[in-house]
Amino acid sequence: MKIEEIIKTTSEMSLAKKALLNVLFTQNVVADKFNEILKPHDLSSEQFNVLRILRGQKGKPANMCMIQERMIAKTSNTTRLVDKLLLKELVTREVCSENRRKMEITITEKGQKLLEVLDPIVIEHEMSFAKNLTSEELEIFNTLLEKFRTI
Amino acid sequence: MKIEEIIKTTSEMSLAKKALLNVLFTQNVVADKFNEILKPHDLSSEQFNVLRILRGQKGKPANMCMIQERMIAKTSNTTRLVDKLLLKELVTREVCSENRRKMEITITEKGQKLLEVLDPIVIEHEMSFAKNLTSEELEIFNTLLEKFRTI
DNA sequence: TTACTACATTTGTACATACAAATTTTGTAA
DNA sequence: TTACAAAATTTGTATGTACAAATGTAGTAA
Repeated sequence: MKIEEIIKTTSEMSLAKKALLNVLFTQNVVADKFNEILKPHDLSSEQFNVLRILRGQKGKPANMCMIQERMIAKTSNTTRLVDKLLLKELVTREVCSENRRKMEITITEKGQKLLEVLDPIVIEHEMSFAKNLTSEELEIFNTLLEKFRTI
Repeated sequence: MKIEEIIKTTSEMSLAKKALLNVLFTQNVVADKFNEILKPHDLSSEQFNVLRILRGQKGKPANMCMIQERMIAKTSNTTRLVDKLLLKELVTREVCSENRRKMEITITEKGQKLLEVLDPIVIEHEMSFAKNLTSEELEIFNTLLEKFRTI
């Protein structure tokens, strides 16, 4: 469905405006579907994101700065995100012994297990969108998205 | 900056995963910049969106259903959004005389004036992203975004 | 040591979002 | 007319987000 139909506009839009709206709307579709997938597992997408960052540490603990830096939405509140994960026992939090300002966050066995369950579901989610494009188109798509956001 | 650098991953990602992350991240950049633009005018992007929908009605009032339907993020709470606009006297709200379940929302003169101030700023915002792409690339970009989100 | 600055994180507060339940009004079938 | 289901919107509640201010820690210069 074209973006013009979606927002039910009557007037003609510039290519620039269409592109911008298309980016916003497409992200919305993707994010909505992802939240739907995570919902039965009682996880928000940002919580999932943090868990995956922690797994990427391969055993090494991460501190709050590091987590914040690697998140897609940089502005969300990492403390309260980690609080929620702690409540579900998906991560541990300890004061760093070398620098007591820092916190050491580690994914637990339970967190690892949850990610393992989600792995195939996430791949399926990724594929469900990518399958509409050929590899060549995906390459172009990635390049264009990168160009578009670079100011 | 490539998406791999942004999320600082070590492992190789599929094209599908890259595309999905690129969409999320690009939207984030666009939305952040837009919020920045609107902030001095004390308007959230969804509030702006509603105002623009109302202007598109060209005098005819819109009801809540209609507004909800045309918003990018379908799930936000239209009642409370309109409440905020009412407080700022950018819209009016009246019970529809023909169907008293419905509300008639109209943009005020003040709301129109605000949009007129924002119009050139919004166009500049759109252009600041689109200028990195040629018209041909923008056409392709729009097509690929549309294909990508269609499940 | 004391004072000062920077760093890392947390907390407060206002606002936004998600979603279910409640409210009010309308149309319609018995 | 009464009862009932559907439609349109609002409200309640939990959670998430934005951002400034506060807290606690470290390093350093006088």
